[in-house]
Amino acid sequence: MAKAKLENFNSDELLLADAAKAMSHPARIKILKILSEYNACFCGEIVDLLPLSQATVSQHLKELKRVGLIKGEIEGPKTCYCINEELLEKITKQLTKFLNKVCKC
Amino acid sequence: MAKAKLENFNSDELLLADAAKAMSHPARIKILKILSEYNACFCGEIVDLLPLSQATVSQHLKELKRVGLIKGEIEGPKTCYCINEELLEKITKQLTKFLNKVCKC
DNA sequence: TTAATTTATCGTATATTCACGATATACAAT
DNA sequence: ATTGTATATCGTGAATATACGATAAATTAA
Repeated sequence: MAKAKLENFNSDELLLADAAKAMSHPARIKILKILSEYNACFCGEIVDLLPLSQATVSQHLKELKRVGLIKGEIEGPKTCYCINEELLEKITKQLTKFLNKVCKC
Repeated sequence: MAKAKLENFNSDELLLADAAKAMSHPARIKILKILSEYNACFCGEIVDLLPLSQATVSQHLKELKRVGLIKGEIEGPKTCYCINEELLEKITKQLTKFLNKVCKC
C-alpha cells in the first residue's frame, strides 16, 4: 500500500495483513505444506515439487522468510528451509484470535 | 498470479490463498473488525472510520465481497454491509486447520 | 421536477507482484 | 585451478493492486 497511509493502522492490523499477504499465493501455501510434511527441505527439492522456475521459487521463499514464517540455513552449497515454529505459532494464535472475534461461530 | 499456472494448484490451496489475499491489506482487516464490532454498517460510516477516500474504501469492500467475506444490502440510497457468517466460518475452519497442521504447536 | 445524498464505477497514475532467463556467488569435487 | 552443483540476485516484461478525483446511478427530500 502507499507508504504514507501505513501509519494510520495499528501494529496488530499491520501484522495480520502482512502475514496474510505472505500466505496470499498458492505457491507459498504449498511451500508451507511441503515444509510441514517433510520437516525440512533443500531449495532444489521444493523447486522439483512446484510448477515454477528456480528463480520464482526462490522469490517465494524470500517472501516467506521476510515475514518470518520460515527460516533458511546454509549447508555448503545448499540452503535448507524449515518452518519457523515460534513465529508461525504467534501468527496462528493472532489470526485465530482475530477470526474468532470477527466470526460469531 | 499468471492464469496459466493456476491449474497446477488444488482447490484447497487456491481457496486459502484467495482468502489470505482478501485479508492482506490493513484497511480490509480493519473493515472486518469494524463490521464485527458494529454488526452492520453503511458504507459512509466505514469511510468515516478509515483514512482513505470513499472510492478506495468502496474498492476494498468490493474485494471483501468478491471472496464472500462480507455481504452488502441496498437500503434506499445506502448500502449496508455485514459479515457473511457462513463463509467466514468456513474460511476460519479451513485456515485454522491449515495452520494447525503446519504448526507443531 | 429539482436538488441533495449516498454509493459504485470510470479513468488514470503509480507501485507492487509475479514469472522467467541470465548471471553472480559460494561451495564441493576432481 | 578447474569444473560442476546449488542457490540468490539482477534485469525485465506483463499483470495486478492501490489510491484518488470525477462522474454516473439511484434514491430521498424539498
